[in-house]
Formats: sequence, structure tokens, C-alpha cells
Amino acid sequence: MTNKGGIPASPLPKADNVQQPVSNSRLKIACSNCNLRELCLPVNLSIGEIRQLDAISHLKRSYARGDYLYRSGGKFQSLYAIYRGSFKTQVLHEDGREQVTGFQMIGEIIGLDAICTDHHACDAVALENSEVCELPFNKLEALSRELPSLQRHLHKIMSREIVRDQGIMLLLGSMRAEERLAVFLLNLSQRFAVRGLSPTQFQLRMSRQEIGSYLGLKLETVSRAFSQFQSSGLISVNTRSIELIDLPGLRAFIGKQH
Amino acid sequence: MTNKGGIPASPLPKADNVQQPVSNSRLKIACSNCNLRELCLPVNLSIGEIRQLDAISHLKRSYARGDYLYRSGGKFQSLYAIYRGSFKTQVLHEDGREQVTGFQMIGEIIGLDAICTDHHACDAVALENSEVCELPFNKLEALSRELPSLQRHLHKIMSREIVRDQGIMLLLGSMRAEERLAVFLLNLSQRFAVRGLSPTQFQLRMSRQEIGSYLGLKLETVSRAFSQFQSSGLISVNTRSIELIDLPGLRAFIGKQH
DNA sequence: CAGCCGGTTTGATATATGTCAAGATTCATG
DNA sequence: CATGAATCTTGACATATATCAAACCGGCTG
Repeated sequence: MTNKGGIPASPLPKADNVQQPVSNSRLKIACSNCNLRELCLPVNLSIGEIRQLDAISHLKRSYARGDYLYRSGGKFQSLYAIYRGSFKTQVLHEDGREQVTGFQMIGEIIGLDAICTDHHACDAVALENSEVCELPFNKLEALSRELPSLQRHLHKIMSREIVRDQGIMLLLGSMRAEERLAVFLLNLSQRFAVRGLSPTQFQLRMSRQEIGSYLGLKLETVSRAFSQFQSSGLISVNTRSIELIDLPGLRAFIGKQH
Repeated sequence: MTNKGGIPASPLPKADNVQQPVSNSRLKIACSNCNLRELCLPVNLSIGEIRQLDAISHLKRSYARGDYLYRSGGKFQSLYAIYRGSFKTQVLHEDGREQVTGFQMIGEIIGLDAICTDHHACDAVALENSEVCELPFNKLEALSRELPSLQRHLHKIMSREIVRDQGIMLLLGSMRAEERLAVFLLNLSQRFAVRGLSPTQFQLRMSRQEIGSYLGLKLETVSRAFSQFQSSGLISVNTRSIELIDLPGLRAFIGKQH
């Protein structure tokens, strides 16, 4: 599957990208320390190297629903690995417009936008009670000078974010409302699947308004698209409870003329 | 000026970000070798370090208008610094849809999208006769392990791309057609200005169709927006010759309700 | 120089999505 | 459990942009 849905690149690597010098299970244990799943799991790191990585990661911090992990303009110190819960990132325009630029879930890295200016370029807000693992960027850079595979992995994370954003540009620039929602749902589904959660039944953590902002639509349009999918038998929706009934149908829906 | 126009971050650094251990002019001379302006100019590199950087960069290659620098799916080897001319990058969807994701000009780095999968995620096509300087990524990574300021700079380039893409998401998700074109023109203007070219008079290198693809609009809509700006006295346009007559007016236009 | 061809402009009309508004449902809180 | 405040759904209507079509323009080629 190559970039099927416009928001293609799951932020987690495919299984076949994973090459491990030590057994998977031991890696998992080593990582479970601070759940640097995304950061360390797919990398060619020895256990000792993973310990080094864990050593630089600060303690977890908790955020309640609605709390800011960071704010636009704030000084950049660290990246954050989401350990539990989920966040949204949003950019604000001085005229009041705001745009949700992404929804991040467990195992994903947040804060890459701040590296270029040393100040955050967007807000990150918890969508539910969440915990993150702080990764001081200076230490991460220093360690990645020592560990080439960590260096490469950091580059891949940043590159993947670029590819993800380009997929959203394609979505926003050339898809119709219902296609956008289908892409969004399929992307969530895939990300849940990678985490061992159900790819067909899940709870949305974000409002219609937030989905709309992300997809470049008004909340009413999002609501109508949900209803439309439901009456087509593609999904079942009850407010924020979603069941994807016909995954192939949803996939086929994307790109069809109407 | 903080992210004024939605496509905010010029890919070139602001003057006040530039910190040099050696004189500007000497740096320029060192860099002019392969014109790694974007890559080395703003970095705390000594002349010797810049020589190291130049040493890993391959010879320039030329591309005629319409030539592909790389194609989606192609194996990733190198980043490319644009030495002369300009390129567009575009992502393709299997249903035939395509979306221009960016226009790159002299001094900008292209190819970051390919790091995450080792294969290019988009096409890069020359908009005019152009030359690039090839930067083998393995060597770049190796050198950046030796030179922390090069490492940081590489991270900043990638982060800047992420911020740029988020600005385009804001544009595509929440701006009207004429606002999008205004942002586009102001972004070009700023990038020309940084390069010492006129910020008010320039030639477009791309068609209405390509601008439309980039801005999520049809070519007719782009054409109408140009005409509208012209009759408002904001710009003067003659096919691809552009004069920005009222820069403040163009800036003020963004975000206004109609 | 003529004629073609891709690109551009402009007009008339269609349509997808936005806007406004009213109810319905869910959620938080006392 | 009751109440009010968000959030969500649905309808009627407005509008920005797409679509279709024709004319125009400029550059190239024979």
C-alpha cells in the first residue's frame, strides 16, 4: 500500500521496516521504560544504546484535557513522545483563523516544528488526559552524533512529518468533503491497527469542529458527511463512537467521481 | 514579522538568525564554490568546515525545463541544493489527481521527503533550465556527526519545511481564493527580496494551472484573481510578468472579510 | 509570414460547501 | 437526578468556486 489515502504515512513504521539486532520482545521491555516506541522500536539500537536514550528522557508529565503541552511562540527545549492519550496541534493566524494541523496519538513525536526558530510554531493541546515523555533536544542531538542509527531515525521522523503534511496538502487542495472524511477515518483506522487496537471500532477524541478545521471544512459539513456515510452503510456513527463497517467501500470511495 | 502570510517561513533564514564566526564576505567566497548558500551560510562553520562540506558535494548537474530531477518512487541517494533556476515538487494520486506541493528556487534544498522511506515521495520537475548541486545524504549525515552546527542546521532545514507545509495547510484549509493568491505573491516577493532580487517585479516561472494546483484552485480561478487584483490596483500583471504595486495593500487584503 | 498550439482571459451557468437557524442529544455540574 | 451548557444534527438558503465554452494572445515552426 503506497500512500493510499492522501494522509498516507502512518507515523509508525511498517513491520517490514523493522530490523532489530536484538529480539523484539527484549526491545519492547527496554522501551517500555518511557514508551519511546516510535523513537526506538524501529531502530538498529542495541540494548545499551536504548538505555542511553532512556537516560536522557525526562520523567513523564501529565496533562488534563484542554491543557497546553506548549504554545506558539514558546521557547523550544524538547521534543515530546506521547506516552498516553492524544493531542492536537494548531496554528493560529492573527486575524483569528485557526487551523488544526494534526492529531497525535500514543507513540508519536511532537514538537518538530520548533527546531527551525527555537520557538514553537503552533499550539499543542491535550484532547484527553494524557502523558508525555520529554526529550531534551540538545541531549537528543548529542546522542544522535554518537549513534548513527538514532541519527538516521531522527531524520526519518522529521521526513515522515514532511510527507504526512504533503498528503494533507493533497487532501485539502484536491479532495471533496466526503473524500476528506474518508481519508481521515482510514488514517485513524490504520494508526489504531498499528497499535494493536481495533481498526474498525473506536472513539473519536476530537469534536466535529476540530475535525472540520483539520479537513478544511465547516463542522456542519463534517456532520453531514458522517450522516451520509452512515446512510450509505459504510460506517456506523453515534456522536463520537465510530464503527467502520465497510473498509474496502470506504477506500473505494476515495477518488471516485460523483 | 511573524508568519504573516500563511506561507511564512522563507526557506532562507532571517538576517538576525545569522551568526558567523568568520566574516560574511569570506563565508560567501567559501560557499560560492557550489553555492551552498542555504546550507552553509547561516551556520557557525569555520572555513575549514565549509571546505569539508563542499568536498562531499558532487558536481553540478543541469536540467532543462520539464526535466525530472527525481521521480516519486525513485531510490533516495541525495539531497539537492538548487544552484540556478527553479523546480516544482508534486505528489501524484493513483486516481490521476496531482497536487503541486511547492516551488523551489535558488539556494533551497530539495529531496527531504525521501529520507523516511529511502524512496522519493514526490516528483521534482525543473520549471526552467536549472542546475543543482548534489549532496549525498550518507556523507551529509556522517559530516553532521562531526560538526554539531551542521547537524543543527540540517535539523533546522527539515523543521522549516514542516513549518512551511503547515502554513500551506492553513492557506488551503481556511483562506479564500484571492487571499491564497495574495499569500502566494507575497511569499514569492519575500523570497526574491532575500536573494537581492526585486521584491516587486518578477517573472513567474509556473503556469496558472501549476499555481492553481499549489493553491487548491482551478486555473480559471487563479486567472480571475489576478485580474481582480489588477483592477483593484494592487498589482499589474501581464501573463507571467508581475509587478506588485501596493505591497501593504496586498498584505492588508489577507484576512479581511468580504 | 502564416498557421498552429499551448497557455490565458473572460463569460454563463452549475454545484459543493458555507451560513444561518432551530432542535436534539450529550456531557458536565451542582 | 436535574439543570444548563456544549456539541451535534438537520433543514433552508446563500455564495464562492468549479465547470463548460469561446475567444484571445504569444511564441514556435515550417
